[in-house]
Amino acid sequence: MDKPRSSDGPVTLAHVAERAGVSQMTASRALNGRTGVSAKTRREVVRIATQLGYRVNVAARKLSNGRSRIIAVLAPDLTNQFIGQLLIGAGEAARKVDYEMLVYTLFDENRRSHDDMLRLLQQFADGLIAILPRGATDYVQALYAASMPIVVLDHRGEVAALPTIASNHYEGASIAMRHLLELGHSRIGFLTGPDEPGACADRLTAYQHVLAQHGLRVDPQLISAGDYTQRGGFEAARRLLSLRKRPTAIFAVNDVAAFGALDAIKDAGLSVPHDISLIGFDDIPMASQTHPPLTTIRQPLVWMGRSAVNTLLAQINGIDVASPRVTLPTELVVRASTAPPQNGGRVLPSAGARGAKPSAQGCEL
Amino acid sequence: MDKPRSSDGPVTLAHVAERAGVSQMTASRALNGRTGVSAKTRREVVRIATQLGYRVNVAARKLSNGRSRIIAVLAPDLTNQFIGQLLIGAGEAARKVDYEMLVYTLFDENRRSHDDMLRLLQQFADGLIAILPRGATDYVQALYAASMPIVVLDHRGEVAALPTIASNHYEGASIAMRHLLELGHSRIGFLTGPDEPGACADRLTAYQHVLAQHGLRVDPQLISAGDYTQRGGFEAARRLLSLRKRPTAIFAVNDVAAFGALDAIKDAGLSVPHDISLIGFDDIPMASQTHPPLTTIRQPLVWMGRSAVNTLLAQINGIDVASPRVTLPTELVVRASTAPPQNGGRVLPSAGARGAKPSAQGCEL
DNA sequence: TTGAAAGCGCTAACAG
DNA sequence: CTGTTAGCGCTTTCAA
Repeated sequence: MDKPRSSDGPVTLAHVAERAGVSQMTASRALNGRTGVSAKTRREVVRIATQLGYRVNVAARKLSNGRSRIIAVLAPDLTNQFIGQLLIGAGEAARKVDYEMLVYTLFDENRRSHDDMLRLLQQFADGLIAILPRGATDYVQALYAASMPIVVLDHRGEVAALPTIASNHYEGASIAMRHLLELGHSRIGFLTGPDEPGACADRLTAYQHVLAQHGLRVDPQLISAGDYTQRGGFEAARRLLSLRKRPTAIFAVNDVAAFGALDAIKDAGLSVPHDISLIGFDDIPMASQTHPPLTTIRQPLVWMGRSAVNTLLAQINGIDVASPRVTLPTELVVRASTAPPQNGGRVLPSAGARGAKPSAQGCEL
Repeated sequence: MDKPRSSDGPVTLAHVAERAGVSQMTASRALNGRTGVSAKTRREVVRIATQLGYRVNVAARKLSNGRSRIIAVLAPDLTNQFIGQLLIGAGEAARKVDYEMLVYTLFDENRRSHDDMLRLLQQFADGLIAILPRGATDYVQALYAASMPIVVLDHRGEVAALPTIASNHYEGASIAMRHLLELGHSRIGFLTGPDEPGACADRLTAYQHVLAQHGLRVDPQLISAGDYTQRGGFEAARRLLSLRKRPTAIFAVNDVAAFGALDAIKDAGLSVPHDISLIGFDDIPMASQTHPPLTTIRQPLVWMGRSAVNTLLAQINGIDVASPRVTLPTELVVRASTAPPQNGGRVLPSAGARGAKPSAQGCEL
């Protein structure tokens, strides 16, 4: 009933040990689930610890042990839902095994040296999950040099030699294209992201391949350059809409660009999906909030976050990571922004959405 | 030229001291800018430390000293731009005084006790910035009970007795209303958030007051219930649009709801701002990305984050915080979603936007 | 101005 | 099964 810790600071292991009438070591062993303690002693120690509200001091343990049961996530940016979803998965997985997750944000402006930053993180975290920003080669260099367990969450391109979790952009984009083709579209526009190797390039390649595979011409006019932003998507879509023969469907490189496209299509007095079908990529939470809700390719972001933590923990615990690069599958999420084209168009054999689960739920959230 | 730390772990203070030919204490004093070291000795120690790439171990310092120069931010959610902006400001301010900022995310599901969590944070952070989630009274209780410096970033309601940074919702909403009135609107709809005391209620009150002050009737039909979400804003706006005499302007309780309203308006075949003016609240980054870009009330989110850190640092350094609650001003950001109503309407004396800076830039970003 | 000793809270390594 | 000793890297306190 009485508050355990009144005025004399946090309860330490010494307090617990004393109250339990055992040595600190025994108390430590008991509380950490180590062997070498009688069941009875262990029970008693745990009881006292609980009663006193004891909590191990992570700074002390890290200093003594090298372990804090904390993993750090290095995030380039905290203002987008994409990264938010990644963090949800990572946090969940960490908590499940009694680890804590802390997020450290990268800021561009007068940044301390990457190397310096990594050493700081190493001082209190047992391992690091790095969410890569676009094109940061020196940053990646620092990761290579760092002497702590690291897993890279790579939603853009490729990082060799470091354990990496990514999703299959080529496959995802292929699925999107097949979905549109099966609905009967043959004149499909593509809204690109920045022109650099990586996810965007993979998706564009898939767009071209699938078109070619179906004997359709790849019309350069139908590829409109954006930059992953809503405004970029808006402008790119507008260019597509002003074409003499405009597409009946648009595939946006990511959901945010698709939002811009949606704006542009509506502004042109057209309707989605009646006049134009629209499909995005990522399935961030907002994708289900637009009107009409966006059909999109889901990257398993939550799963990726979880997977990163599990791979990291394996590394921390000295288990050899079998595969240095885990590529997770994408999934078609059919909502209401895609439909057959107005004037029919040729229809492919199986008109159902391949492997589609028309649910708006998050990936095993 | 040669790498300073090759195989034998991080450089410690002992290494530096030895190389400099002084005691650890002298090295410590020199590096921490304490008095009691000759200028010459200090210079030498600093030189060696730099050369060796020494970096103080925060875990050790925290253990010894109680200080880590780390501040923790407790965030309810990392998937919204609102909180992202807050964090940008906080991170910037912390870095400026050589502190680091770490973010800890609150998850709803099977949460450890709040008390427990705060004690964890206290073990490595010197102070805490708590971004309040909606209606979490037990959480606030834990904050009261915590024995560490705390500042509350309260974007919703009121928390007495804890130093708090907030912005002025009533004032902001008043400015928004006056902007619409000055443009000539008199039939103005309001999209609410959840029905609870706090920010949303303040904004609604302002809506009603300003209307009354201008001799305009507050028509309950024009107040449409949403929930801060895009979908909620969509539905609420749709109800407004189906009114026999629909409003010429809509004031959404936040930007996200305004995005939904924009969807609804366009879907109804109407144009913003030609047929209907639309104004939001918050000025999250996406507000400038819609088409048309959203006129909105800017909460100084970055500034709020900065202010929270500074208040916290004052507390950490034992300086008495003068005011327990800092309320920061809001600002009208005129973009392209507001205009005079189509059929004129009565125009108020000064038709210019009050205190408006029609810039899309972030607040002193 | 400098240094030596002690200790922050914990655990590894070695006794008993 | 349990306890003792030593030490993680740093800073405080006290002495020179």
